[in-house]
Amino acid sequence: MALSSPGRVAQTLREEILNGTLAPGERIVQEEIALRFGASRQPVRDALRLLEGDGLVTLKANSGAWVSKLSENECVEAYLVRERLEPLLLSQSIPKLTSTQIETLKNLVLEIEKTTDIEKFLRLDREFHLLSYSGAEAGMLREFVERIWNTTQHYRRAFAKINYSTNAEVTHMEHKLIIDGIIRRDSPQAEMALEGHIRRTRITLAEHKEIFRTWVKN
Amino acid sequence: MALSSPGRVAQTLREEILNGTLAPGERIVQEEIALRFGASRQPVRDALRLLEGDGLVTLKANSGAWVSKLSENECVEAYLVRERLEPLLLSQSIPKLTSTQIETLKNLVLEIEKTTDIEKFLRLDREFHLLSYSGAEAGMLREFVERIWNTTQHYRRAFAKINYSTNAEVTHMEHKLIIDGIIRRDSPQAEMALEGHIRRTRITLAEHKEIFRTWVKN
DNA sequence: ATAGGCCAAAATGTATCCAATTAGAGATTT
DNA sequence: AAATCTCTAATTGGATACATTTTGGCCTAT
Repeated sequence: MALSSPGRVAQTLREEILNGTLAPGERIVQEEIALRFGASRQPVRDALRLLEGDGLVTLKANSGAWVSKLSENECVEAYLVRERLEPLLLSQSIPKLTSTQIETLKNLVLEIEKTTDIEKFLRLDREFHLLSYSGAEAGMLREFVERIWNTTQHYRRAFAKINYSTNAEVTHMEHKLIIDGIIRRDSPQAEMALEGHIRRTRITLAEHKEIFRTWVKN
Repeated sequence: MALSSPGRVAQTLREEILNGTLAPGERIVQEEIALRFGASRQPVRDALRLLEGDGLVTLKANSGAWVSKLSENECVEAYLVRERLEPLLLSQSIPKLTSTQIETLKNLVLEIEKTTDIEKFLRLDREFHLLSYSGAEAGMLREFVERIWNTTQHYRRAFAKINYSTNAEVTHMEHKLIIDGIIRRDSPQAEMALEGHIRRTRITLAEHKEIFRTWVKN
């Protein structure tokens, strides 16, 4: 089934926010978007509401729409929530992962290790984690987790740029622990490895407050 | 600041969904709502999108809006997520609760114990838990938790009607353990008591699958 | 120089109209 | 009798026009 018009607009904007074309804090003007897509402002408004639901856009009544921005505290909170939710989601996924999917996951870990390009790392890392959850039923839990990945994408990029060279090795090791648990369908191990992975990232992140200095007003 | 027009519509519908006037699976026709509020369909559409973001309403393109419905699995998932998130939220709240708020919480526990009316119980129970989180900063975590409370409200009501007479005593005891932890600002105890409270409810709920038999078509 | 208020331009919000899609009833066929 | 098809009424989606609100520049007064 083809996406509805607001759906298409939302999808494109979502990608632009995730890949950094649209930066956090940046204003989104309805008419500009409408013009770009050759549509009226109505479907654009609907699209913005969809993105608001994803947490990617913040709407203010009678005022406008902005790309969502996280403060340092909000970002730490996101990681605390990830620590609790993602192990749960992974444990629900593991029993239902196909051997093909596990094979792909193994390859992703290897590819992640090889790459030195940060954009590629971000893409592969995201794919690895989200694929590891794909055995779980679509539902609230997966929605929450995906939403967190989306809203923190920009900060993971900023963080990786600063941190990638020094902490890549630890990340690779953690990924190996996770994939090892998955291969043996040992949920408790995978959960623990994943929790540690997220936890360490949260703590390291807290040592780089400069990421949250912003120059976009408001 | 006064709520915007879609905000008012959404607020009223939200209340009607939460208090059971609008049942899960029930269809919502834009024009009917527009007539009721003396507005055009446009703000109603926006309101429905807002409620979709809350998880209270499910939209289907070119088709319409329905009050969201949970399957048994989705409801259990909601409780699993609550088990992970609410203790975290409570631990963030406890250090910043004022003594006035704690006093109110104590009274709520007593009132909950006294009441025999199920609607009143639901209202007070909700107030108790959400107030216990009010020390935590508004953010993603609180949003998630409130969203779960909203989407499961209807099932808590159905569950309470079946279960209240037999399990009320245990619930009261659990509330006392939680409030005791809060009073002494002993976060770990409060967290554990809360986790147990939610966990027991989830397990008891799973023994009453009849709640999820529905007669509202699709 | 700075703070505050005022006004104009720009952006968002709402209403109405028309187009496109869907759902449901009734008829037809197997 | 059950399933499928068709057609129509009802409902949602989108575009345009207009009303409302906000914002930011500019002027004035302290």
